[in-house]
Amino acid sequence: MVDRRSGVPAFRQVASDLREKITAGEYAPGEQLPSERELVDSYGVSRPTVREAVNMLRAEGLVTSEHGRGVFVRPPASIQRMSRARLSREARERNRGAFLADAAARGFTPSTSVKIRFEQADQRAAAHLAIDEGTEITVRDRVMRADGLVVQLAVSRLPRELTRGTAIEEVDTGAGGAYARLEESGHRLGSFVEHVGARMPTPDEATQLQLAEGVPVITVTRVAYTEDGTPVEMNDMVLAADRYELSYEWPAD
Amino acid sequence: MVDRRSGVPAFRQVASDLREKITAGEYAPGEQLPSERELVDSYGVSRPTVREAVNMLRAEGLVTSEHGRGVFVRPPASIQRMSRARLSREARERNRGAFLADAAARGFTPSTSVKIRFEQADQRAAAHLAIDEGTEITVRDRVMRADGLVVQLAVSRLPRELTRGTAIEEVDTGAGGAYARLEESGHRLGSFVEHVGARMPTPDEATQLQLAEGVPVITVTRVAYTEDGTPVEMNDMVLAADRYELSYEWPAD
DNA sequence: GAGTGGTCTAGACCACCTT
DNA sequence: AGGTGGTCTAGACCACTCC
Repeated sequence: MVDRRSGVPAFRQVASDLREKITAGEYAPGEQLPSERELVDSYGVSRPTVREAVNMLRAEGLVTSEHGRGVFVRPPASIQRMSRARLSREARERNRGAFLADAAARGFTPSTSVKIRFEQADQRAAAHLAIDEGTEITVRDRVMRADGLVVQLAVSRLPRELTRGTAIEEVDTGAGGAYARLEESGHRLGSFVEHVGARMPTPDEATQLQLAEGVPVITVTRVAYTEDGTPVEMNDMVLAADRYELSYEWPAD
Repeated sequence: MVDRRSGVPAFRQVASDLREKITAGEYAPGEQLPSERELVDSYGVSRPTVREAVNMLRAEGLVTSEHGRGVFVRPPASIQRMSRARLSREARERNRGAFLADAAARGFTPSTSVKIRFEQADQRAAAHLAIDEGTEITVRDRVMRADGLVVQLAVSRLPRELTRGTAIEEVDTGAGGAYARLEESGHRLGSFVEHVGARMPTPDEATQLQLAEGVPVITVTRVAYTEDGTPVEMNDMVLAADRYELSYEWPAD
């Protein structure tokens, strides 16, 4: 029952109460909550009020609702770690690319689909690649799957000048991936920079990544530089935050 | 006006339409949307339906609503970049700690409040610090502000054994921060590892960080190791995802 | 005081899942 | 068939902001 005189909105009281019961383990992961109609009775509020409370918990990522079945406490997803070691030259020598290397190491059946197109660099691409706006660039738009499930979206951009005549403009970039092709054509890589952020997904991303409500995405923009400091590739990645964790390691000095 | 025969729920049609107008710039950042009652008329739906549409956009972080004023397109927040260089030994020599160094470099007036307590290591802390569960640890619970606004929460844990008799058990750890004190007592740091993830904030975090709805938090767990590979500190940080971006750089080999 | 968003009700009907 | 969540209505009153 909610306290009508407290000044706290009824749906917040219901949400808080359910949240406490979930975090206390009273409703265990995977377990079903009482039905909305039952909650209506037990808290003495209308159904829209109960639904607003449940909506809050869904937006927080605490529960998921399944049409015709019920509302369930969301069990924590198993988290994949991605470490920077996946980009070592050594790893490239044995594999097709970073993602396939990663998946193979974990027993997934990986698959990717790639669309290649050519564009003029927009302001952001121009800034990261240190080229003029409007310069022709090669864009590789990839969807990566593990056991059929989409796990990562990635858009890679390179100055067209560097990719002409290489397998980077093909669907299959060959052993070692695009980075190996760049090095073969004389652009030996010197360093990587990754910019990591997070935000809520667009509806489109939510569909593609099959995200539950209340699950943000991690965005990673990686820029690859040659040994002389010239940027040669930028790669925008989008990952489901409930399935990925990124790890970085560096010496203290 | 919504299409009743399309099978697409009315509130989704309204949300999609508004979303398009926002991303197309028809409603510019900071600009006010039509009032809910106006939207009721223009789309021919009831007010709860309009509100559900607006709720969607709010959960996506596209708009904020202000009681008594209106609904506004959320302007992008200015993003602070945090790079791993902030942890260099050289930077420590000139400053009190990583956060103060960061803020000072940017013209903020930084302030922190610290609560120190002693606990027994839980399973997670024990795993990261390579100690037995139940071992006594020192916990430094910090709230960091820039110009009075909370921007970061951080909980640092170290084996008590390493902090006894040092300024790490004081509110003010002194010049160079806790890492400098560790090095002074003979625990020269060898490397750092950061694990980066994202999730929706707890209501508590949302309040403390003054997060708008639809803004996730970035979580960073940093573990500091000595030169012989012994973990000496773990630091759990929580940052507002609309205000921070993390940068990591490493050589190609 | 007029306009705004915030909360809440008491229903109704639909779509989906299970038995 | 019966239970579940999903959608929607037509109101009502409140709290806040601005003029």
